Amino acid sequence: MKINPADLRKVNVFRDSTDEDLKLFVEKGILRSVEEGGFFFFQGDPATYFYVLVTGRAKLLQTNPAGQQVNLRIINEWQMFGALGAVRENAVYPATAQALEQSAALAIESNFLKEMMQTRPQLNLNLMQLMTGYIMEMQERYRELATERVERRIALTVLRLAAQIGKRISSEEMLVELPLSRQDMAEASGTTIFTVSRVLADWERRGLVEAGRERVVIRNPHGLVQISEGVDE
Amino acid sequence: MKINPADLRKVNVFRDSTDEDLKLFVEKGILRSVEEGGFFFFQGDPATYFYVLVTGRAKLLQTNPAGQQVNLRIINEWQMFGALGAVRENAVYPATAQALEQSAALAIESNFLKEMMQTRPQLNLNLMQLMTGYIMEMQERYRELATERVERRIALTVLRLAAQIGKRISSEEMLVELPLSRQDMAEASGTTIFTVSRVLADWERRGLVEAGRERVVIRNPHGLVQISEGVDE
DNA sequence: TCTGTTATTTGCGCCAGCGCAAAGAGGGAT
DNA sequence: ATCCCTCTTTGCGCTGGCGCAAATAACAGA
Repeated sequence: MKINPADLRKVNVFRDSTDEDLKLFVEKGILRSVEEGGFFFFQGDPATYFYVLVTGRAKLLQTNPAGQQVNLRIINEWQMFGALGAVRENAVYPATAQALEQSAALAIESNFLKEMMQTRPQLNLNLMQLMTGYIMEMQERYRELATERVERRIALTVLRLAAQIGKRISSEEMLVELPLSRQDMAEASGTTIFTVSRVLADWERRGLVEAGRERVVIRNPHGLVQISEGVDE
Repeated sequence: MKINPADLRKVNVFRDSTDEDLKLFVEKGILRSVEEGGFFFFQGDPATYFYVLVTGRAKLLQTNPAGQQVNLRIINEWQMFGALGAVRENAVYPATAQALEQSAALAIESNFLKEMMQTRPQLNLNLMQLMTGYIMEMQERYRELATERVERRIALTVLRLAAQIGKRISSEEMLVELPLSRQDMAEASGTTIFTVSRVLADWERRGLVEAGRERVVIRNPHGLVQISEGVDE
């Protein structure tokens, strides 16, 4: 498979890059294919490469000493991940990147990005915007986890995921599909698979969502927003 | 009060700046004094200025719609805070900055930093290192909150705070003092003041800490590390 | 030294959410 | 069609930690 340099411009960080620069990135890169469940890198590995997901979907997760997982982020096509190594010396990945489905990503040496940034302020700024976005999201999620009850947290998580990776099915209606297992959602909202299952079952009874195997369809986004804001108490 | 430009070099982001640049930052800045409990800025305010804490201590906190707070970070002297506005257009502060004691901070226009960064790659890199540090810390704390039980979380929080703001008392011994209230610690570890109080009382009985009013002295850091790693179960 | 204020402790009851276990359901492969 | 595997659901019991309330302690100011 060949990557068209112009496609790289879909990557937010590269949105202002010249065609020549994009070409350089593609030439420097190695395309890595990973089957469903496979890994791009593990938490603790030296962060020598950063990645751009070309096809498929992946997740960034962290594991605690006891082996429990939390999902930090879902990665979509043309999103950059594992870029910390371009900023810090001798960095290791702080999280593991696992493919949710058959995926391919362009792996580029972190040092190359670092060099490019030396002379391209806009590239710098774009990467920083990406990072500040992560900081704000993580702060928000941290606050939610610390202060909100599960149902509301799950609602917030589902809405956030819908915005990030939801696929709009049926062009007229507001149906958004999330191709995630209960397990994934539990790990993303800081609860257990059982609780997610119970909450979704309840929402389904109330007509807010359609819950299927490794899949949730949001029928009534506004209702979820209300739950997430605690309207009903 | 006058700020010596060379002092600004204690700010990590400015560690490689020239004397001339530091002078510019000081000249552009306005010194703001805030009494204990006062605010430098509020969550939601336009992020027009970034700050460098010159004296005192402050905390960054977020409030949820119901008014519950979480502490995101404690700010020490010569630390930068509120710098998101230098990166994003029309940014608002994602958190509130409140003085923990009588404090003073240099306020500098975000746009000025942004301009400076255009032509100073090293400044860029330093700011990015700061940001990646926050990302990693928040991811870690998020994971802890999602997967660890309270006692361990409190231990992790106390150890983290000790590393960030602890004052070493008595040069020979390993005593570290944390000038924080139970409330502050509860908000930093995602629990309640009651639970923090009970856990500290228990630790005190076991000789690990000395718990005083708005103050904790760590007598046995290694013991806390053991608790944080779950050795005793 | 006394008084008011604020921080902390502790007893007590309660319940949200965890987690096991077992049953059920969906999908893919043959 | 059938089997198998994995994901999901649901009943059930339990408990960690919350949160009120009241007592106590520490400090600040007069």
